[in-house]
Amino acid sequence: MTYSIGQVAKRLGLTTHTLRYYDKEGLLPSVHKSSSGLRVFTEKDLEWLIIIECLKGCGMHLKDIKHYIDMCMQGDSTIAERLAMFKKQKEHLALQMEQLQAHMEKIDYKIAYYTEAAKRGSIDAVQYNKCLMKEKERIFGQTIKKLTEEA
Amino acid sequence: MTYSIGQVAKRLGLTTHTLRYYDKEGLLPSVHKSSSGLRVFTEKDLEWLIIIECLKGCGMHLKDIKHYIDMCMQGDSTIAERLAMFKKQKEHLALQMEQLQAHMEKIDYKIAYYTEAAKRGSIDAVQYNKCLMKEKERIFGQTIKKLTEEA
DNA sequence: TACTTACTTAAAGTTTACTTTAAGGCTAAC
DNA sequence: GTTAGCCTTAAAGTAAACTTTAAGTAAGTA
Repeated sequence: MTYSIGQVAKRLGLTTHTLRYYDKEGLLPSVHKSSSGLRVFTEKDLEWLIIIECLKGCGMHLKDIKHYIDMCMQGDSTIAERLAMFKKQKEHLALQMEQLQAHMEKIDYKIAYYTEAAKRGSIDAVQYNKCLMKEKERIFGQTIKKLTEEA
Repeated sequence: MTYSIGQVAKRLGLTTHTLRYYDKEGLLPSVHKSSSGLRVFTEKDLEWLIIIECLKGCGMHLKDIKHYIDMCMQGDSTIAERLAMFKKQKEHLALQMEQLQAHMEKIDYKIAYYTEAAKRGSIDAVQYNKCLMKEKERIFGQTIKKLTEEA
C-alpha cells in the first residue's frame, strides 16, 4: 500500500507544501519517486512522519530531528546515540509535564477566584476563604518568599 | 517590600531587557516608577508576572495576555470574560497534556526498541517480541489504518 | 572617585518553521 | 479535453518574541 502526498498531508494534518519542504530539508530520505516523478509514501514513511511529529511536539527543532534521521541513515554505529537522544527527550518531556501541571494549578486557582468574583459581582467582594488562601499561598508564595529572603 | 528590575529578572529567569519590553508592550501596567525613575516592583507585580509566565507557558500569545491584562484594568464588567478565558485555557492545557502523554508513549516505544538494538548490536537483529509488537501496533496502527481505509 | 545598576528612544537584527508567489509543465481520470 | 493533483526552482514574505546596538544620562554604593 502506498500513498500520495495529498493523502498523507490530509491524514497527518499537514499541507503538501510542508511535506515537500520537509523533503527538501532532508527529513524524508526514504520517500521515493514514481516513474512519472510523483512522491510515493509507504507505511514506513508514515512511521517516520509520525516520529517527526512526535519529536516536533516535544519541542525539538527540525535541525535536530534531521540529525536523528541522518543517524538512522548512517546505520548501526549510531544506535547508542539514538537511544541516548530518546532518553534525553523522555526526561525533557517529563519536565514539560511537570510544568504543565504547575500551570494547571495556577489556572485552577484563577478559575476558583473568578468564579467567586462572578458570583459576587465584583473582585473586591471576593472572600479569601481557607481554600483559596491556601492555594494562593502555595502558588505565589515560594517565588516571592525566595526573593524576599534574598534581598 | 519592593524589588528592582534586576532582582525580579534574576528570580523569574528573565532579562531586564525582557521586563522592559513587557512594560513597553503594556503587560505591566501596575509597575510604578520611583522619584528617580527606576521601576519599582511590588509583590502584586510579581503575581502578575507569574500569571504572565503561566499563560505564556500554556502557549498564549503576548497579544492575548495583554488583552487579559487590559480586562483586569477595565474592572468588574470583564469578570465573566476573564473566567471564560481561564476555563478555555484549562481545556487547552488538558489537551496539551494528552498530547504529551501520547508523545511519551512513542518515546517509550523507541527507547525499548533501541535498547533491544543496542543489546544486539544492530537494528536488523531486533526481535519484535509480543510487547514491542503490541506497542508498535497501538502507536502507528491507527493513523496508517485510517489512511488505508480511506484510500 | 569608580562601579554597578538603572534609565531613555528607536531601529535593526535574529530565529524558526513555514507560507506564499510566480511561472510553467506533466499525467491520469472523467 | 479539461480538470485535479502532482511536479520544479527560487526567492520573498510572515509571525512571534525577543535581542542587540547605539548613545547618552543619572542615581546609589564602596
